[in-house]
Amino acid sequence: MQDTTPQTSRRDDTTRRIMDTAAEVFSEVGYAGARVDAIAKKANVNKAMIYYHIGDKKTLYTRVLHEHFGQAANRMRELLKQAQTPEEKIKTYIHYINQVMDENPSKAAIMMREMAGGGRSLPDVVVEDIATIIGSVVQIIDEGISQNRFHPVNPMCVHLMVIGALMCHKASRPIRQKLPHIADAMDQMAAMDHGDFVNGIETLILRSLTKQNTA
Amino acid sequence: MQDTTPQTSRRDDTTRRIMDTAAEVFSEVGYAGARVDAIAKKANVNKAMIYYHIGDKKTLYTRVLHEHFGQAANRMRELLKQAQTPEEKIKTYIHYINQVMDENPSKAAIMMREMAGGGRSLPDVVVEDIATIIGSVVQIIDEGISQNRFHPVNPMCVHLMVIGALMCHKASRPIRQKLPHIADAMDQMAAMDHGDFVNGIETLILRSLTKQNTA
Amino acid sequence: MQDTTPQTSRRDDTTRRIMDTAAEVFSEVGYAGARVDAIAKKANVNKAMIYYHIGDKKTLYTRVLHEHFGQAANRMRELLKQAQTPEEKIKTYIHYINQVMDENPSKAAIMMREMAGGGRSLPDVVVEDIATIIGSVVQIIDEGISQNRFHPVNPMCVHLMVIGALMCHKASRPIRQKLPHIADAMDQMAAMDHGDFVNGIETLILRSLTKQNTA
Amino acid sequence: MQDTTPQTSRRDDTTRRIMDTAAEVFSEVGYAGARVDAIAKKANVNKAMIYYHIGDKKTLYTRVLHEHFGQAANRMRELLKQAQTPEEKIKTYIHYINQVMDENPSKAAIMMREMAGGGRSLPDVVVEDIATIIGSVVQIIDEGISQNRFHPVNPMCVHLMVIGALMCHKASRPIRQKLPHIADAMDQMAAMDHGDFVNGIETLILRSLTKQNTA
DNA sequence: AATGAATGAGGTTTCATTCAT
DNA sequence: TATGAATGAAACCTCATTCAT
Repeated sequence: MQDTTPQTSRRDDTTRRIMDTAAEVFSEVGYAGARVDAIAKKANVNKAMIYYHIGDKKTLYTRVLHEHFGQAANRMRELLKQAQTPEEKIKTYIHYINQVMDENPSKAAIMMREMAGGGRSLPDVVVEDIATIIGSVVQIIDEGISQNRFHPVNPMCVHLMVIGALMCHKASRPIRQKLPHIADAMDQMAAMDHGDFVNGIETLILRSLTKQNTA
Repeated sequence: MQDTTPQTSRRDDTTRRIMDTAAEVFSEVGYAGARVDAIAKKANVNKAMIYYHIGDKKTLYTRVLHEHFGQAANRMRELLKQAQTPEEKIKTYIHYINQVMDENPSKAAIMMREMAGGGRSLPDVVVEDIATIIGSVVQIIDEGISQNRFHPVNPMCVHLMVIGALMCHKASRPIRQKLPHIADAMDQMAAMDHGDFVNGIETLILRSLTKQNTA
Repeated sequence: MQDTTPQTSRRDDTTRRIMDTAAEVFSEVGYAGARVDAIAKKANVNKAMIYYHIGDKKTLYTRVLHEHFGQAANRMRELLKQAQTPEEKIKTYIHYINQVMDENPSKAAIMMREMAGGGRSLPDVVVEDIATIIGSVVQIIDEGISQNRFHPVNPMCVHLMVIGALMCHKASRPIRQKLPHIADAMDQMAAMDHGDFVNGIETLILRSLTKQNTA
Repeated sequence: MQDTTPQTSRRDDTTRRIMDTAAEVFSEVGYAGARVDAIAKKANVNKAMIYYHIGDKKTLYTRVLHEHFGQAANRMRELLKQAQTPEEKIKTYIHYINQVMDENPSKAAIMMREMAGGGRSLPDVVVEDIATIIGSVVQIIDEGISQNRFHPVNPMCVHLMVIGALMCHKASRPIRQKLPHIADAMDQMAAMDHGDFVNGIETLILRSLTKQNTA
């Protein structure tokens, strides 16, 4: 009688290692820059196994993207339900985006590359995920406007400011560390790296949105 | 009597075609995705000419980056001198960034890729250019704060919001066109593409910065 | 029950074919003249296999040289132990050098090329091998001199005369066949090709070394 | 009226620089390793001029070889006439070969490469030159034998010993300098580099040839 | 006679993918 | 499932040669 307890099978384990490593590598050097050889070696997996378990490079990339962005969208919708006011929802939105990028920096990098490439290689399923997220933002802001709490604004501006700032911030850490010149003139930056950046964004966004500055 | 009109020499002409095409291609598919063959063919230039006039692929990339970011930084510093108040300077800054990206969309894409890669392959000379730009922002905001016209804020937040939003907006046009779902629900977006986005950003940024909401 | 006979693995087989063919080709046309394509085709091996199993062209060359000269040096030291008098040792030395070159004419050619290039591309490990051989000669002659059997001579002269003559003889066969003019006037040369040349060298060298011409 | 004094014309000067540089480069890296670009640059001559004045790479190589070996053969025949006894002629022969190689080390290197390649690319005219030289040696030794002053020996052995030793010695200087191990154990080598080597060869060759060791 | 740019073939190396075991 | 070897199509780069001026 076979042991069928839900301990991860070897297959699952191998697949997981491949997916995780692939995410890492793709985020570091992009799709074109990634080498299947490198992913296999870094994942401690025989290269042929990638083809056996998952498929070719393109498929691997798609699966990585889908896995990453698939949940994020839904998870956010649920979180937003627990918030009451539009202001709270905006906060939830900003912090969730931030948290996702913090937990898995690959996402920021991959997303930036995809945008840089105009989304040419984004599978449709991922486009849907993004649409879901943007839809949520539109909803929040519409709500705020109709409640007369928000200025009328273009939700896309808000979304791209948040997404853009957070993505750039995560992704540009290595660059910023190359800039001691400015770091000196800007002591805030020292404290900023560990979470204060989000709060800065939150403050700025809310101030730009809300009608009365009661915060 | 020799004709000494400043007609571009054959060398200059070829080099220019190479550089321009390279910028285009790199921005479309990134460094790793770019093919020297493709650049040569698109530039109507024999492949060997790239090596003859410029050097290997890496050098070509570096030269493209340097050419692009080198001037932008200086040009902006000059423009800022012509503005008086911190508010005006912020506007100048936002619109100049926007203009640069509009005139040459490659820049947005290349920059995003570089950030996604953590600037690993940014030549130092370009890092300097970026530092110059950030330095300008820091100066503007410091000025605004000390004149008691701006809330105390982290300049990096402002910079990354502006840069991030504009970059993402330019770069993501193809993606957005893939999203008819939302486009329907969000008619603002239609009008937005032609210049209104920048104004949206300008409004939001200024509102988040300035102390009295007299706008 | 597994078959564990020492049958050469596929890897070993491929590697061997590559090494042997490379030795041949390098000796025929030199390092610069050799084409990786040609080696691969002649070895009946996919070109990429050379890079997979061995490395780049330079590495291949180094490995070929090392393999060839590595053993020769050690083998000779052992042979010399079995000889008693200095005279016998000189004979052993000459005949071993001759035999090595006969068994594998590539060695003569490669060595000549390397010397022609001043050993610029000789890996250190091979330089060591050569040093070992020269060291042996020095030892033999020192012994002969101290036993008052040899004239005091510069061992390097002896070594280069032997090596030079044998190398040139092996390598120049094709040239000599282009010289029917002389071949006529020199009927000895006809008989010489098959082994008599070494004996000629042996006689001359011994006569020039030994004090009493009892031979 | 034009000045037709035999001052070297510009054409001759350019051609000369090309030929000399080519000889140098070919001897250093061989035919296949030589780059027309490199020769042109080193000769301070526009690359196209090589094709204009001389022809393609192969032709350049042939002309270099021919120039070098053409005279040597004839010059030696004349020198030999001035010597009386076979012993003196052998000395003349050895020292002339040595002198030629000393004055122009390229010759040694080129010759070794050619031999290594089996003379495949030796133009016939050069083969003739070599034949002439060998012919001279044959004559000397025949004379010595018939006068009962020399042992009967194979002239080719003698020739290859002399040529081989001298060529190797000239060409291998760089290698030998890489061998401090032996240099220590062999202090003779220090003094040897400046001319003593030839004398060593001369002594050894004569001792191996002459019947009574009265020298 | 001289120059710098251009050309195209071919050289070395890499890489996604597949096969045999 | 897993492995190491194999494959072939490019990719990057070089070089002998020629052309326009």
